[in-house]
This record gives sequence, C-alpha cells and structure tokens, in this order.
Amino acid sequence: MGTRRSPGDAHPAGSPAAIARPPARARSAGRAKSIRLNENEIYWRIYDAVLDHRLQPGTKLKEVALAEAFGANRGVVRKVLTRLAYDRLVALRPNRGAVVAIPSVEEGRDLFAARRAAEAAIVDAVTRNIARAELKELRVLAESEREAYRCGEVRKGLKLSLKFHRQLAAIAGNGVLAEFLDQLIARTPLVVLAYRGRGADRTCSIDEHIEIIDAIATGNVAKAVAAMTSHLESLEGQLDLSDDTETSTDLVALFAADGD
Amino acid sequence: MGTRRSPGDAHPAGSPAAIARPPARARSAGRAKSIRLNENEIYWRIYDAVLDHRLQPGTKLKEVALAEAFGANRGVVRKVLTRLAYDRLVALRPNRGAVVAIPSVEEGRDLFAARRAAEAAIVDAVTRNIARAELKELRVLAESEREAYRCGEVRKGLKLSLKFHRQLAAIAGNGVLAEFLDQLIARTPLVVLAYRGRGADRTCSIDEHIEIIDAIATGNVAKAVAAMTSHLESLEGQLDLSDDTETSTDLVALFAADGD
DNA sequence: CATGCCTATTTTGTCAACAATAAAGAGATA
DNA sequence: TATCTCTTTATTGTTGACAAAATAGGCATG
Repeated sequence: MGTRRSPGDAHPAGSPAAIARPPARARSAGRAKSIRLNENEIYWRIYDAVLDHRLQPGTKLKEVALAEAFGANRGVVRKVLTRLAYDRLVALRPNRGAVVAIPSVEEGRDLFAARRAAEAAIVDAVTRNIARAELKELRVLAESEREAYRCGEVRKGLKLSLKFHRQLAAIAGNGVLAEFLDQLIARTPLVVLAYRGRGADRTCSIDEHIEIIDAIATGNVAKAVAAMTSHLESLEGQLDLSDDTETSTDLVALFAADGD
Repeated sequence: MGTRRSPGDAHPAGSPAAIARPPARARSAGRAKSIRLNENEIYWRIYDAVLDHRLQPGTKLKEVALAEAFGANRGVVRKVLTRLAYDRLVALRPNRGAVVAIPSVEEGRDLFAARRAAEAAIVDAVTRNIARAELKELRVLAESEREAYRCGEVRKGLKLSLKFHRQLAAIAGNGVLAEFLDQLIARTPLVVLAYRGRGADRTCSIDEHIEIIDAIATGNVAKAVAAMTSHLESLEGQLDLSDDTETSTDLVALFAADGD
C-alpha cells in the first residue's frame, strides 16, 4: 500500500530549497536560506507545494532538511507534518518519516463521491438563499478564472477554480460542511495528479462553473444540484480510476516499473 | 466566545483522576495512579470522558494534571490534546491551554445539517448495495440498542446508537465519508449535552433506527433517505437551538445565569 | 472602598540533547 | 557471485530543562 518508490528518485522537484523558496516575490537581498518562518507559514508553504505538485506524491519529507530549509526548529516541522497528516496531504509512517501522500484509486473514488454529497448539499442551500451581490461575486470569480486559463496561467486558474468551490461553501453558510469540503478540495489535486489520463488537463471545467452559476441563478434547486454533480462527474471522468494493481498480481507490475 | 464559566466550578465531574480511571474494570491491585498509558489510550480515555460527559464542556484540561493522572509525559498529553482539538472535542486557545469544546448554537445547527447531508448519501448508497447479512447485522445492533435502553443502561444504549450510524457508514463503503461522519458523530453528544431541552433524552430514537432499517430493506432509496433525514431532524428538534445570547444584549442574560 | 499597578506563581510553549529505530554498507561465507 | 550477518550511519521519537506568557494575589493610591 502506497510504498511505490522509483529507485533513482533524486528529488525531481522536491528539494527542500524548492519548497522553502517563496513563489515569486521578495527574493532579492540575502541568501535563500535562513528565512525564519513560523509554523503556519511553513504549513502553507508545504501545502501549496503539494497542491501545485512541486512536491510529487511519494516524496520523502525529512525533518532536519525541512527544518533548515525553513530556518526553523525540528519540533515545529514535526508539528506541521502532523497537521498535514491530519489533512491527508502527507502520510506519517511510524519510525519511517513522512511522505507526500499517494492516494489509492479507491480513496480517489471515495473522495469524489464525498464531494458530490457535500457540494450537492452546498449548492442546494446556496440556490435557496443566495443574494444578488453574492451571485455577482461568483460570476466575477468564474470570469477571472476563465481569463487566467486563456492567458495560459494554468496554476492561477487552478487556484481560482478551487476558490470557486470554497466560495460556494462560504455562501452556503455552513461552517462544518465548508471545513469538510476544504479538506476534500485540498486532497483533490493529489488524486488528479496521481491518476490523470491524458485528458484535457481539467481546463474544460471553467464553462461548467459558469453553467453552475447560471443554474443557481434560475433558482431551480434540482437543476443547480445536477449541474454541480455533473461537473464533478466530468472531473472524475477525466481520471483513470479503473481498478488498479493493489492486490496480489500487483507485484509483476511493480517490478516492471521498478526495473529501471 | 465560549468562555462561559461558573464561578464555583470546582471540577464537578472533571477531575483528572476521574478521567484516568478506567470505566469499570481492573481496578483492584495497585493505586489509581501510575497507570502508564500510551498516547492512543489517553486519547480514547479523554474521548470517552467527553462523549459521556464525565467531562463537561468548558472544563479546563491542564497538561501536567493530565500527564500525572495518566502516568505519562507532558509531551504526549500535548499531542493528544492536539488530536482532540483537530476533532473539535477540545478547543485549544494559544497560551491559555485546552478546554472541552463548547459548541455554539450555530455550530450545532451546522453539525446536524452536515449530518443530514452525509448520512443521506450514506443511506442512499447502502440502500442500493446492502447484502442480506449486513441488513441482519443492523437489525441485531438496533435490537441490542433497544434492549440496553429497556434495561435502563442509557450509556450503553447511547454508545450502541452511535455504533448504528457508524455501521451504516461502514456498509456504504466510502472511507472518506465514513471518516467525516465519524467526526460529526463524535461532536454530536457535545451539542446534545449543551443544548438539550427537557425532551425525552434521545431515548425515543431507537424506534426510528428500526424504521430506517425497514425503509432500507424495502429498497426504496427515497424512502430510506427520508427516514434517516427525519430521524436526524427529530434528534435536532429535541434540542433548544434557538438563536441564543451571543450578541450585544447577551450581557444581561449572562449576568443572570452567572449570578449564582 | 474601589481601582489600578506590581509581584509571585502557575501554566503553556520552545528547544536541544539523548535514546531508539530503521536504512545502508562492508565483510565474511558458502 | 550471491546471500547473510554485523557494523556504521542516518533519521525519527522522547524527555527534561528553560523561556515566555497568563493568571492570581497583594499593595498602594485615589
């Protein structure tokens, strides 16, 4: 279970320095090291790195390496890894350290099913209660998402896409559900990364967001829920979540992949 | 928010010793102290204590007291409290320690709404896929629950009631949803405890469990979902979740309650 | 007599050294 | 040359001491 590991895995994109480095800004004066980040900052740094897969699933996260990359104590790194493990973004193996989580196909399917349930409830509530201003905000958000994709800024578009779903949850006004969805949303890119077919890289989902908004605007609850459900199904459909090699015959495939 | 605290609050039922003491068994040889529990055991000890409200909401959980009560290091107590905070059973206030969580009315409402969404999805899946043997197991479970209540073993009945819901989630076969529901179930007694009216103490819910099973047995998805939904609504209906004293005029009520 | 300030004590938060465990490598033997 | 064992190294887990913060109590002052 989840111990897939290529032999020559020399931190393809996951060296601690690459995580510690802030996305694009303020990197002029001073060395890249000794950044002195606090617990929350470290958390979000790793969180982001996992979400836009600068850290690939399976990458080992060594405590001392992270600690000195962030200019922090090993203890706080440990705490951060614990938090990330709660969120299922990393897996914590006793005495063997933390790795970026590798979701199973079953987990992927369950995740999408759970999202359908949660987001159906959210869209239901939203459709019944949404204010004009909130609807407008949603449209603006979806529009900038589309814009980002058109300009080729895939990463930004993806972040805005997540934000769209979060925004819906916020409008629904159920904090418990919103928090749950937040966790699901955070785990989704991991599944997408691990099991994407050669599909259109999720870019096609923008129009579906607009369709959802339109459906909500009509006030037709069933229609809105259906729009969201089919959006999520289309997303899942782009993935290759066919029953995979997790049982006995697994070994042959593993060796084949491991041979080189 | 949530700093309700009666003045003469001399650990009504929440002294560390009371938590550390195992429920009923193996308490013959040796003192009550120096029990030497590991992290998980401590976690479940406190978990149980909160769930059957031997630890009242708002009770402060001091690290050293817990540590010596459990014969453990302060560090592991700290870790346990972190886990419990993640489950929202305790609230962790920076520099001010941990207290047993006091859910707000809004949180209570959100919780039940979330449970309706999650358990509707679960019952939906269960109704479509359940095997005869599983159905039988459910009936046995519901029967022993009824039996427990009839014998006046309220605590046991309550535990079985929770187990019923968990069992349904297990049958549905969605691990992600099951885990989420688990968290919701764990939080529910806290809400019930904090906001119960003088209603029939939840005992009436047993028959509803059987109704749910019957509905599932018919294979009628809509009917089964409706049974679950109305069960949860009936549960919530027993509570007093009317908009409470959380805003400005709050003070008068607070003083009135705090006077004695 | 009430109020604000200051000190003492309790309680939480951080860190660094130590212990235990797992991984890697060298050497011996078949 | 392959395999097994033993040693060495690297990494995680735990503990206890120290630092920082909050609470409680006393004291002076208006």
